[in-house]
Amino acid sequence: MKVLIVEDDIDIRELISFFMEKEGYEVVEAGDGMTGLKLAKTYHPHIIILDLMLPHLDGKSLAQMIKKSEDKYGNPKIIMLTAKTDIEDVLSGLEVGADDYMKKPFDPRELVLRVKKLLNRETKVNTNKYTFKNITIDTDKHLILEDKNEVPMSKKEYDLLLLLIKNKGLVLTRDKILDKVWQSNYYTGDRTVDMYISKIRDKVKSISKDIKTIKGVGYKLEEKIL
Amino acid sequence: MKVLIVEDDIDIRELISFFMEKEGYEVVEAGDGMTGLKLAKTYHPHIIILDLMLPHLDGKSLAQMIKKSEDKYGNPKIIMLTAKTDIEDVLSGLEVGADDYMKKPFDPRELVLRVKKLLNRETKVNTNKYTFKNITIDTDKHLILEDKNEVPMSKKEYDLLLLLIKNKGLVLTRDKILDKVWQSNYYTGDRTVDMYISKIRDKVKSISKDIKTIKGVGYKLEEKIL
DNA sequence: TATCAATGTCAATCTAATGTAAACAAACAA
DNA sequence: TTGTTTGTTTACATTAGATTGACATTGATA
Repeated sequence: MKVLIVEDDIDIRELISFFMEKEGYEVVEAGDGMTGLKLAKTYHPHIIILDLMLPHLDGKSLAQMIKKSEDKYGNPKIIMLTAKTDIEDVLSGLEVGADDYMKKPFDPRELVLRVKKLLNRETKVNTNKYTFKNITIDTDKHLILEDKNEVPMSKKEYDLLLLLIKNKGLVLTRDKILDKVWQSNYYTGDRTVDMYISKIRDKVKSISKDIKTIKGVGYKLEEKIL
Repeated sequence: MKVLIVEDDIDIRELISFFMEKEGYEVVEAGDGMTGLKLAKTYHPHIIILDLMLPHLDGKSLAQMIKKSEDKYGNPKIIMLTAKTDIEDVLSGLEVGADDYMKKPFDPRELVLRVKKLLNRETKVNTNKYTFKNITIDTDKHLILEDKNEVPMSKKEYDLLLLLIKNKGLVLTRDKILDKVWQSNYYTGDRTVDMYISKIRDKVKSISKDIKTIKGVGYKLEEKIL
């Protein structure tokens, strides 16, 4: 997602930029209205954070122009910033087509939330992922990926691999594995764990050699320190 | 358009009410959280103006409840009001699902504008459609379309399919499904969910193979990663 | 290198989770 | 009321996958 910041105060611009980039947005900045307009035309941002008072071309006119012929600018959302306490400015700003506005001084976290809301992205970034080398486990999707390919796994296989990756670098005794993947103190023949390790090595070839057997103890997923 | 005002300060309530009625909105008022909740259920307002600090049931919890089971309350938009200067409250309010908020003291004309903006956005853009492949669910019309053909569904079937599509790509455990589609902690035989999955697969043939069973875990609507 | 316990793995067996028809119950409409 | 739709449970079939025994292989140790 692309954000254009049009703001003449360089400190505020950088502050906003910092917070937006932290959220993973791609940021472009402009210090005055004319530059802002040009960038809006060429860059087609998803959202414009726009100061009301600007050199050369004020924010209100800019918003008006952009909202009037949206296609030219790729239909960006606009959040207006204003230092003015005068409510009339705010009102006319919203009427002109700004989608939201904030009064200075503002909390950048709040700005981030409002941006998210406008782009109607989920506020909670949910994808709990665990990785080891080229293997990724996405627990929300219940997917195991080797590079970009899904590796189908049964529940126990999945649980065991997840356990290994969550504890990469650490030795896991069979007892511990049984405790976590199977029910605690559930007894199953002592070849079961080995069996599953074998299956996993077979299915996820690229890390089969990283699953080390520690004879007499258990298994571990070896983290190579390069 | 119907507005519900939940605010314990009678002066503020009347102030808002006055401005809203002047704009032609139909207004209902509540002086505390519990009353607000009841009115939301029976009155199905288009928008709720909600004070954060309320007797009996605080605004944040109220917003959470309403946003969690939207159908019950007719999907109202929520504008939060807060006298608190504490930014954390505001942030968590927005995260909980409020669509906008305003700090007290506020200019009622600004509130009117924000209300208009929220309601316009809803009517203009069809945010109430969910799609997966050739399936579209229009929550406004309560319709499920397979290509251009309506697929008749019972309420539970509809809710379950909607849940799947809203969470396409993600695994849903039976527990989670029961929690969302049935009431939380309502107990029903543990084959009920399976039964409905079966019914949906039967009714909506074109995606029956996309509804994946994850043995020992739950179900998911598989997004193909091409 | 010979020994033997520990581990690897195949394949047969068994189990538990799921699919689904059909019975049953409850809600709803006529 | 009666008939119809929707929701829930039961029962049984089916199948994925969990388990286990048998045997092969490995590697540490004497």
